[in-house]
Amino acid sequence: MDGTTRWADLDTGNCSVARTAAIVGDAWTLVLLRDLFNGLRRFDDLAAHLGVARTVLSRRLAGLVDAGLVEREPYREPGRRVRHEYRLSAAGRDLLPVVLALMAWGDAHLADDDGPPVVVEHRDCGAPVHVALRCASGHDVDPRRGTVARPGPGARLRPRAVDA
Amino acid sequence: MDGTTRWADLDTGNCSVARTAAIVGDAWTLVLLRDLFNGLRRFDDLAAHLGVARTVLSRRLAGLVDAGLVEREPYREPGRRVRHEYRLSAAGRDLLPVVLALMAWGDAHLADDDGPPVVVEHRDCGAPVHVALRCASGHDVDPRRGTVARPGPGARLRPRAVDA
DNA sequence: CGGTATCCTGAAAGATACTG
DNA sequence: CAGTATCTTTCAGGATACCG
Repeated sequence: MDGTTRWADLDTGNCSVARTAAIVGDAWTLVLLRDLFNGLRRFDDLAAHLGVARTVLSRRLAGLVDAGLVEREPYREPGRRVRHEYRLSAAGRDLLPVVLALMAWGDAHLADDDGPPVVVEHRDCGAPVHVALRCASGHDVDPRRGTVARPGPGARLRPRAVDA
Repeated sequence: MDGTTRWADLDTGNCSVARTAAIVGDAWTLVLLRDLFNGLRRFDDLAAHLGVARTVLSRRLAGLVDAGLVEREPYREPGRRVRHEYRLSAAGRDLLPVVLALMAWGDAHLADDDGPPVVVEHRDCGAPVHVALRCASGHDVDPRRGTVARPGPGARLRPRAVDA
């Protein structure tokens, strides 16, 4: 903020956080994404592992397919009829930082004494992976106080604020 | 995964994603966090900016206070009576990567033609900040395919799976 | 087995009205 | 102004039943 514009006057209609939250901002959806990242693909596996009602899972998956995050693909095991599996699309895989950031926060603030139930490792070297903030100049950014938010090129004033 | 344990057999009861999602996995809560990160602190400012019913805002704030993410602090403007403002606790501020990851995904996949409404900059150098994955050995990790998830020290088998 | 349509119920969103 | 109690209504979760 530069002092001439207040956040309170900015429109929320095109906020990327709000738009993304409208799609994945739901507890069931987030754990569903977690399971899809972990390689679960079959409807019944997902339903059993999540402990969610199948109707709910059906709706969530349909929503994610509609949003382009999940692809429903037919497959056929030898001698069996066609089934479908659900796998993340490229756009869906791009949500990995969201899921890892949630996991990291839970590990840091809510974990049991015996440690985190899941660790994510670098495929190449096996070291644990964490979420970091980086700037375009290559600096590491302190998440606690290294960031400043500013209105971007798509910023709009709130309708009410225009004639305020 | 090492082939001997399947994700489907792991318990979800202590999953950090699920625990975190249970607190913040809600569209209103996520945009509320966004506004708190952007420095909004007063109840009415938040209510007006979010466009949410005040009863709902009241409940969300109370929940976040209960969860330790938000602190409700009294303050007094000169000549006025005591009011309260709501600001993120240290734990709440630790959620910045979650919000930035959501924002980044929305910017990449849902933005309007005129660009993102908000940009986040490095306080020290002004360059735009992005969310990155890094491993403990210092490597950059490709979010698309550089990660492998494994059961961690706190992993538990699902009760049903034990005698399966 | 792999889902979806339907229904029921509880919870949560929001409007209204009230209090310090 | 800064909230909260209360009420109504909508909506999401889940059980059941049903189809491919």
